[in-house]
Amino acid sequence: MSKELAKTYDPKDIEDRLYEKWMTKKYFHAKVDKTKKPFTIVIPPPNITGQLHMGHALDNTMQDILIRFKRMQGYNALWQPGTDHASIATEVRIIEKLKEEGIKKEDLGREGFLKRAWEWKKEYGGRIIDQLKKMGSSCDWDRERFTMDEGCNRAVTEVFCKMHEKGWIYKGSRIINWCPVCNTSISDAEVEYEEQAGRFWHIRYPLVDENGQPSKTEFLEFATTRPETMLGDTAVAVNPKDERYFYLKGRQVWLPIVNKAIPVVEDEYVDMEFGTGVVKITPAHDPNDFEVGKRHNLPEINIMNDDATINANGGKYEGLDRYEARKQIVAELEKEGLLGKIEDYSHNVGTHDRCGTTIEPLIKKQWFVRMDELIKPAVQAVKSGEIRLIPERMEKIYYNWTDNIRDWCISRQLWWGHRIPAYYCDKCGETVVGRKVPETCPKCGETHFTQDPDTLDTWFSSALWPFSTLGWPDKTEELDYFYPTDVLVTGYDIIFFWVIRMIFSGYEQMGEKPFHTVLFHGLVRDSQGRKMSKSLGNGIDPLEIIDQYGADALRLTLITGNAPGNDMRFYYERVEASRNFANKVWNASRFIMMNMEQAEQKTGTRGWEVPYDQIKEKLEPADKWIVSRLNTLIRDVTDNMEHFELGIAVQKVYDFIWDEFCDWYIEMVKPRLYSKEEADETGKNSALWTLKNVLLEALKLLHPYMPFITEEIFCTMQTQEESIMISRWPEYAPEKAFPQEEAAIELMKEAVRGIRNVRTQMNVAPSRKAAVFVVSEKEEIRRIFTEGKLFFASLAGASSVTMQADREGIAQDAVSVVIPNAVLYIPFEELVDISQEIERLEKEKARLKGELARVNGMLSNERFLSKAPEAKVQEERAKLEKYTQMMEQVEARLQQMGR
RNA sequence: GGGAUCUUAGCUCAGCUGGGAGAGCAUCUGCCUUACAAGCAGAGGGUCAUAGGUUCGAGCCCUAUAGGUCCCACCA
Repeated sequence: MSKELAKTYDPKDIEDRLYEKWMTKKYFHAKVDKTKKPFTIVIPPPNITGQLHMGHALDNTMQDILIRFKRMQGYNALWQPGTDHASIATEVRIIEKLKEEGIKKEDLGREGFLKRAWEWKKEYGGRIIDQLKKMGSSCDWDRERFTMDEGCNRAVTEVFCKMHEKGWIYKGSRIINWCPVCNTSISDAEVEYEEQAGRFWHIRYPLVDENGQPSKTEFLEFATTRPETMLGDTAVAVNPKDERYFYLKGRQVWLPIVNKAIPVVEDEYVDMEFGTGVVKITPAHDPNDFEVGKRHNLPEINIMNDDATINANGGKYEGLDRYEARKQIVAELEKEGLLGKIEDYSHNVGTHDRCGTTIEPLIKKQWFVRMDELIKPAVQAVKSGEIRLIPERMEKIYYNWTDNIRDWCISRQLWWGHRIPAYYCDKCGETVVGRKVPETCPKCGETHFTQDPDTLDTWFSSALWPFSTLGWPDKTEELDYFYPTDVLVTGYDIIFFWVIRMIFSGYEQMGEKPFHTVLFHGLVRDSQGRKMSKSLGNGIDPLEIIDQYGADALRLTLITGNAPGNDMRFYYERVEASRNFANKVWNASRFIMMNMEQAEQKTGTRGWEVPYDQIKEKLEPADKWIVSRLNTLIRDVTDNMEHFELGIAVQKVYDFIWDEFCDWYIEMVKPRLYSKEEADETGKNSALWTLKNVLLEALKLLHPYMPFITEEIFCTMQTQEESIMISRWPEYAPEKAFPQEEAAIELMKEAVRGIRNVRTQMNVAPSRKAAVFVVSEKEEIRRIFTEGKLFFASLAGASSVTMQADREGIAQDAVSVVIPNAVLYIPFEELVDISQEIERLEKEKARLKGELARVNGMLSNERFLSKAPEAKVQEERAKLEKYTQMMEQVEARLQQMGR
């Protein structure tokens, strides 16, 4: 490692090298160690089809920050990584690829297809992992898992069998959401409703007359958005309270095209206010109609094939696509004179969240998980606070789902995934669910079975992730030690898919919560606030950003200026600002190291390399000030991080390093470092000690956010410790608090700012130095300025600094700056515009008057004095004193100038 | 229809349990001051959406209104 640091920070030089080092040293690896407290995060497993996007980048940055923070705090920190097989997403991708080769998945057969899928996994499954490493993620890669590895498979089978034995998993014929393109059932959570422009067709069914024939005169009109489903109508319904239709009681209507009579039923479900108050009932193709059908024992006639073409029940329309059938049926109805008006109608249509295809509700035999009992502990956990959601408002979204939960359809007509452990007797068809292929049929003794062809919803295995990755169903020591995990970090968009399911699975299988805190983040949007998407082409590739600005800059950008759970916009300007900060840190470090080197060359020793208690007495007020400020920072930042306020925490570190450390402290110390006098050795050493140690401590606070640059500097600047990532997190130390020095330096900063301000206003060239007189009756104030004279002169552009008790001997037209308990005078040689000076002081007077009015207002308010906390009252009293004193000084000065 | 959330400087957003309005970028002025021009010093800019209320005190709490975003449900 070279001591010579480049003038600008180049992340490319160091990131890969450091990551390599961390891996080699096994810093990420967490072993079971009962002497240490564990801190565990399981990664939301990225899809094996995935490419790192900004969402991953944000999610993993947050996790890495927490893990690195806790690791430094001395916890045994485990970040459990892995990937998800992502059943449907992956299968779709593979089918697409096969299509390019002109192959259909059926051509390959199940075995052949799965072979391809595993090849795919091998090829692409590692890509996302490499990309996560680029981010600096400190996952325990030795423990990497996959939702379809041997252990996870066993966990899935075990859970399925256990819950089946309990009666909580069942196979049933129910109306489900069917995707005709993906050719599979999907769960309610996977349906996305989309507002679509459609039509509202008014249709008339003839009533059936006393001869059982369609009436020529009596009709019943209703409207529908899906006319083709009439082929499967088994009733029409009216509201039992609807007086208009009392006469229909017991009658039938004639279903055209199909040509048969169907009953009129009465059901509360029908809204009298809407349309004509008549609804056609198609139990096999609409969830609500399905319920109505069940209540009235209506037949369910399925009119559709799995690819959404009309089946044999559709008579002459058999084989037509649903939309083509719609067109022709409407035409036929019109010909028959049964079609009324057609309205434009905008309504919500259920689509498949993966492919956008309009969902077709169908009755199918599928596997379901009964939710009523399972969900109870999951609700209770959040209600009782055993699991905390951050931000809190996510709880409402959570309850909204749990309160309206329906059974979970878990079977998918896909090949890539966990095959359902249900076996059907080849002879009698008996269903046997078990961990292995059954040997004999319990019913008929047959020995040949066929396994259910379906696979499980991909979320079934992810629901088990917090414990399956730790070895469950085996009783491993990892499981015993690391479970329950601590924090889950994820986007609010998968609360229903994943978070809730992990929670109820944890309680059901482990008897305990999977984690105590869920930290949500929002979406990363583009600079115009749009969702980043492939179709819009507005996605920003995190890897490109890393390449251009470095991983640290990307991480800092993603974590700042954003509250938990809120969406954020991504701007290049913001990454630049982060990169600039990295550069700032880099250069400050470079400055310190250069000075250490020079000092060592000159004296042949490193006099600043001593423990705190040996240098404490020699520290100057400025040193104590920054040490004290750092001490406060440590307390605040730690506190913010404990409360998951990651953005606020790093903002404070940023401000400290840039404003206080670089812009003030380093500048204060320069005169001491540049001093040629041999006698100033002590001052130099205390400065170097402070520079080095304050920086190193600040770097530690920064490390979780910007791991690479902090490690590089840390290792270059000192040799006692081999890595910042395993160094101790700083702690607040009472012996490093210096309230008096803090106050003194703050006063001097105020003086410096005042002088700079005046100089700018008067257009004094920065190169031009001027004498400064500090006039204060208070000995204490004069002492402060005397002690800080060297740096004060430098910062205020003073050629000399003179302290005195009164303004004896100071030119009448000297420019003045009023600070608490002191007035600074700068006599310029040329004539000063006295009216301008008076104007400036009048302005200051007006400001002080305002402040005094406010403070006096508060302090003369009886109710404020009696009700406000004592500390607040004291604070205001102190302000009153300060402003009164300053006011006196301003007025005195004005008087001197003849006002 | 139910709910959540937002409305703060020209732009994007912070503002933690109520106690004198902040940051980054942009703008203006002056500086190549031997760590950094990806920088330094200074400046301008906000009736914190509107109207009420609670409080000694409201950007923050309550109510209503307007506009935006999102989630859930879904009347065929």
